[in-house]
Amino acid sequence: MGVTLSDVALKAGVSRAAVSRTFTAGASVSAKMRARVEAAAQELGYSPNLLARSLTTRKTQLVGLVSNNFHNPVFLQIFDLFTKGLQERGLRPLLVNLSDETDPARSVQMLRQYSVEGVIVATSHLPDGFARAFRDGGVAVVHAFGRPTGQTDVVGIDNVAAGQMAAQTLIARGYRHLGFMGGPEQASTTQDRLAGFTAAARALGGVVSHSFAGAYSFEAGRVEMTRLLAHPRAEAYFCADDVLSIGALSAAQAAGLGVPDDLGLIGLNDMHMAAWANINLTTIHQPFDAIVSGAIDLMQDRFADPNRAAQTRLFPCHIVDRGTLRAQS
Amino acid sequence: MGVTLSDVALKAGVSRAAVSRTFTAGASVSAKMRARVEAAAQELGYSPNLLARSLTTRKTQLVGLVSNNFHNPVFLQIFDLFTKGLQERGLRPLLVNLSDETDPARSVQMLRQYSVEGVIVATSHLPDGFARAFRDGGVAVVHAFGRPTGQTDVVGIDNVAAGQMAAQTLIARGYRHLGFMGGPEQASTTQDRLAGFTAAARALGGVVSHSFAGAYSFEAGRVEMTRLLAHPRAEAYFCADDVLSIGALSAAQAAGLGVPDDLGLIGLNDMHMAAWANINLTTIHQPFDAIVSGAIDLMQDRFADPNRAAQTRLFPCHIVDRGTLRAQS
DNA sequence: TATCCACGAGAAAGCCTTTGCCGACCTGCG
DNA sequence: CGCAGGTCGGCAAAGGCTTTCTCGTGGATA
Repeated sequence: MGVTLSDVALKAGVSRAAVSRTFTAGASVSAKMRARVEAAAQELGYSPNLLARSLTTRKTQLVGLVSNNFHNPVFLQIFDLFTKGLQERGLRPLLVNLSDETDPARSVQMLRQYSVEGVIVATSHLPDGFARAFRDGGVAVVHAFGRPTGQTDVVGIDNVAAGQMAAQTLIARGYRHLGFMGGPEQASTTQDRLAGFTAAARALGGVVSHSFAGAYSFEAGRVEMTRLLAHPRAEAYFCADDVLSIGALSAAQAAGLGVPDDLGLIGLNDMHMAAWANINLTTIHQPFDAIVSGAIDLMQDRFADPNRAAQTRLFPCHIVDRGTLRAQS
Repeated sequence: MGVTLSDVALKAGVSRAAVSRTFTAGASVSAKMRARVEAAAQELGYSPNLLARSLTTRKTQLVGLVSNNFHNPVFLQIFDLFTKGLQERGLRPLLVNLSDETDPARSVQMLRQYSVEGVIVATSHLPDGFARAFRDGGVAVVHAFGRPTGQTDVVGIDNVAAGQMAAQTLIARGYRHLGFMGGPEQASTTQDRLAGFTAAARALGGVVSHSFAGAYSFEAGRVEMTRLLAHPRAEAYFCADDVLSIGALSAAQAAGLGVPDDLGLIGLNDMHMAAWANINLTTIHQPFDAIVSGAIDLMQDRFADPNRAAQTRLFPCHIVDRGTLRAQS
């Protein structure tokens, strides 16, 4: 802090332009000059001010990473992947927690004030007008884990297909009475997974019921499953999220039910925790690394061509067989 | 993007200074002028460029949030608290994932290039020279969850005391043969908790053994406890972290041991998950909200007075009694 | 009505960097 | 030895904003 380009120029006895050029990749500087400047810079402990640089280059390398899922452990994995992926490409994530924000427009405003080049929204639900506000501001937005709209770049999975996959799996394992436990009813992920699940189950001769937990959380899953168990229940449930499944699993165990013998459970995500020995959840794997790097790719594509049409990139899921569903019959 | 102060000034037919003043809190502008400028700004969709502003004000409101704990679920809680706390105070976190970074000096360099005003390091282990590099650059550094050194602002708990508390609790519950399961041996948290635990246990007539898991993770805890159970074992273990405890718990269950009857377990952190019904871990509560807001406070204090002496702020912990320790005897 | 004061507006310099343009120097060749 | 061509460094402007200084205006007071 404090040591500027001019200081280095002065010390090295050269012009400011010369110093600038030695610090910009691909500029033409003689080896002698470069050595001289670098020596001076070294001695002074200089490093260029990226914020000032951005003024003329119009490149900040800043990216907004926006989410409101700070309670579902899977998002720690997701943040890990995003931060690593962005760092590898020289981008810097400005983390925005939307949880308590009543007015998302304020976050949009703030991100624009910091001249972010792109924004990655990692939520199933994107607040209205969010994407448009950024597009109008010339900021690349990618919606990770969202529902395709054709208006915005979206990267994720086909949630309808995932629901179908769950239903097919349950039927194939010999379950007939199937239940779907969603997260919040408004969440597009819940809606789409339910739609796919119900359609496929019916098509295969299954009987389907469904209900919703209040949140994508352990407690919501536990409470909802406890409620369900008080009534005539399904033979197997598809919970729309792993953490929900773990709550449901806990409720089943508390009720003295054997899983998978008395009750089958299948989740979705395949978060690390699903593999924990005391959980051992059969679940649908969502390819997080592909989604994350796909999202970053799409964002960078848009840096290159701000006017290209919106793209949707969906990756295939697969079943990870563990201990909460009985074996193929 | 693209609409600048000058554009607004032109549109409103006033000087650029007038526009600037309208957007600077506490500047003197007549009501009439303000209205006129705001109308023009509104119409053009102008909002000030904070990066350009920072050039003259030397205030970026940018803060580095640095961590390498993207695998312990408790850190999602911590990130949640930090992002909210920073946002509330108008600060913006630049998230840095140190996990894969071979050379932390690069991160220091990068954060300085972005002119962050402060850095919060949320790790038990702060890479050498990290703090000094920032201090030399005039950047406020606070080490959250660290070990007090007197050189750097540190906020956290007294890990030695926490170890003592664990020992006292186990002895009070009638356990005599005690075990300590740490995380990585080099981690200061592990070292301090072990020291306090061992000293207090011996002082109270307990017999203590200890070992270390390779990481603060479920799997490391499970593996280590599995290993321990193959030998004559202690009656109760203090695991230096909740996620480690959960791994240990899983190993105990897998071995057919009843907890807390055959084996007592106490963790540390009191992360949300510890309260999950199927885990129900007795643990030492670490007051995260106090620590997080204390860290931000300390950082802001240092903004105000860069030369004040380093402070250490430690918060008290308490036991949260759940199901993995037998009741007071 | 004249004087003074305070407040607000404008002009210009400054923050740190990049970049287009031009001129100087050097190299190599005829 | 002279010239053409190329390389490289310096100058100055630009980029978006703030801030100080100065000056003018309006209102209040005597």
